[in-house]
Amino acid sequence: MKSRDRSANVYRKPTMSDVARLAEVGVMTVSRVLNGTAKVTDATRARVERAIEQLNYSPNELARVFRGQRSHSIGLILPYLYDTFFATCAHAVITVAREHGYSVILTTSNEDPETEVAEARSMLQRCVEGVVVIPTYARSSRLARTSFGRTPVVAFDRPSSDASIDTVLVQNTAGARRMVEHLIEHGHKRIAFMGISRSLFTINARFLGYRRALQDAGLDENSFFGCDSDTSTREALDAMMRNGNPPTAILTSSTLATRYVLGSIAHLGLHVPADLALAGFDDFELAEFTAPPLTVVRQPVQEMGRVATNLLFDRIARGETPQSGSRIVLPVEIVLRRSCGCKHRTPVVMQ
Amino acid sequence: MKSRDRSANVYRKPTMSDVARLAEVGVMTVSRVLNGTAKVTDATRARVERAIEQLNYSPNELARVFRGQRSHSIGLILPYLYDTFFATCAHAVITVAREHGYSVILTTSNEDPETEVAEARSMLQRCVEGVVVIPTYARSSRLARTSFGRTPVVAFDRPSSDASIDTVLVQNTAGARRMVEHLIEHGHKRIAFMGISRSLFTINARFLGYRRALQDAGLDENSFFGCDSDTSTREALDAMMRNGNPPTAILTSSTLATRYVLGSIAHLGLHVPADLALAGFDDFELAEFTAPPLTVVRQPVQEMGRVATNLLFDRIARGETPQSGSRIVLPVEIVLRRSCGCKHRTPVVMQ
DNA sequence: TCTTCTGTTGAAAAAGATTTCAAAAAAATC
DNA sequence: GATTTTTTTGAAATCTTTTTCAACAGAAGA
Repeated sequence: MKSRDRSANVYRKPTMSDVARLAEVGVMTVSRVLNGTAKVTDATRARVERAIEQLNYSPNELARVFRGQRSHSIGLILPYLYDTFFATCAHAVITVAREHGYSVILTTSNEDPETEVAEARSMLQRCVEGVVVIPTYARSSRLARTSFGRTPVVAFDRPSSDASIDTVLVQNTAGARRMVEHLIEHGHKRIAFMGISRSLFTINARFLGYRRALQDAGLDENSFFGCDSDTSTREALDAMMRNGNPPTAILTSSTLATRYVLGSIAHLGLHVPADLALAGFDDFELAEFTAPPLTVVRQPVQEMGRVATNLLFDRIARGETPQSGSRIVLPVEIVLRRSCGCKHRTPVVMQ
Repeated sequence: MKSRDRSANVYRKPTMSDVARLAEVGVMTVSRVLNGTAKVTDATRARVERAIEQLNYSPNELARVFRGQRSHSIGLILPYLYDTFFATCAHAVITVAREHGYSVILTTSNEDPETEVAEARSMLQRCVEGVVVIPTYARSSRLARTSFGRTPVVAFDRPSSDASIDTVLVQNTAGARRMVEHLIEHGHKRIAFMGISRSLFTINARFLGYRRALQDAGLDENSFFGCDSDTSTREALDAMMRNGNPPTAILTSSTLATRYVLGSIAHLGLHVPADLALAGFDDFELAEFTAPPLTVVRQPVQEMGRVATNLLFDRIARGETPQSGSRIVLPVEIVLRRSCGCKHRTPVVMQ
């Protein structure tokens, strides 16, 4: 019998019917008091509220959602979290979600397409109402609009391989191009590009902007220098500088590459910008305090997360899943400090 | 009628009974095929699997959990996420959770005790099996063991005001003390401490260590200098240095304080360590590339997150909620670079 | 052939909330 | 006071899955 099980000595969270029994009303009345969906006499309401208080009852959200309500949760899939860039994205997403009264289930794909798909699947099974995702390297990501059924998905920072997914990006190519043009204005003719790997969408896009700027200026087209660790960076830079015709400036592809290059430059004892000018893609808090302060292309990181999440909530609210994904591209800024050769005492922001 | 509703033109995720109907078996058989809980004939299994395939069915995890299974999810509450420290913690928690096959629901408290309690409540309503939390400033946090019922909770980085909650911390006081002792060994007699706010547990603990070291050395006891913004830091530092007897070294309380102080030092045109030696609490990736490289107390950030999460899973597995919380304190390291006056070319790690 | 046994299968109940619909109570009308 | 109308309340069905238990079929043994 129900009542027998209930009286057993195992701890069990109080349910709505426990409240109803104590308040000597039907469960429906309790539900009404909780949700305010219909009129309840003040006397009855008071009894119910007292019972809720007494039992320290709180509704089981799972049951509620399960009954067909909205789950008020969205999923967020990022490659990693220890990277400031991704963490800032996550912060933006969580903040917007909270503004809408939503929780966020957050997981990392570790850049593994298998994990990414598995996590997406797991989220759908948990009835998230939408998913925001930074896809793994675009080429390998297997996320497809179709596998999400009616659940909206928004990709950002990198596009998904499935073009029908809504996407929010920044001007990677244009930003890199603009930065290289600035280096050229400083008189540099041999400019190198150092990046983690061209297989990353953003890095490849920046590389293309870099190459475009060189071509437009009629300069030697340089190629991509990989730097995916302290060691490999040091070796690459060393080889580069021992070359008969070494570069006089470097554009790094991302914060991580910048860090590797800064380390290698310190190790080789080079002076910036006298020996080698430097510009990075992606600003970071301490860029002002490196030696010398670093010139960078600044991405609107928070903005990108916010825009992507708002787009998701827009889709959720409208309940529509458009046939072709929209693509939003956000502008970037150039922050001129001193590593490029500028003499500014304080940073100058362009555009 | 059921079947009428089902055939309506509204999209609905396929359910187990849809599969059962298509495969012409009972729902129970479908369940058995999915979970492998009992023998099913090869022929039947094949039919069911084909139906699952055809409908692209995947089980509703919520219903499953709701039926009384474990939710395989834990909650994580952090003050913020855009801080590298917290992001790294989150990464560690998510990684350990995944190792256990668990999802993480992540929210931020924004250092607001109200939000913290609300988010914790929301997580419990979503049936998380445990919660890992970095409480808001210990004094204001209203998290109590009792409000979690049987659900295990582990606090880390800062203790909860409720001592019965399991807690994982680092040696804040001992680390700061050790660092100040090192500065004293360099011959400094007037050492200042700059921090965001003493109301933060960690910062206060570090301040106490700092004070203790000064007392032990029989030096003037200095007091706390607040620096909670670029402006206030600049003013505080300016006043400090104009004083007749300015400090010759500063210990900063955290990465954020370090950043403010670095900015102010640059602004005032001071030379480190000649004019002013510097040491920080909490290491960060670019500490090696500031001018000069920064000496810091390094906390085992990932380790702390891992230990806390493992402790949580331990509690979950044992199903016990001990009367008194255990307290684990992890050791810190001193990383000597050059801002303290050391001449090392490469960092030296102590302890 | 009839019983017994094993191995598969399905029907019904359960989990905790909400929705629908009808009943009961109260208020309003004549 | 009887009837209608409105307000307040509760019982039963429902959401999707798993658990329990019973039924059924086929095989083995008598």
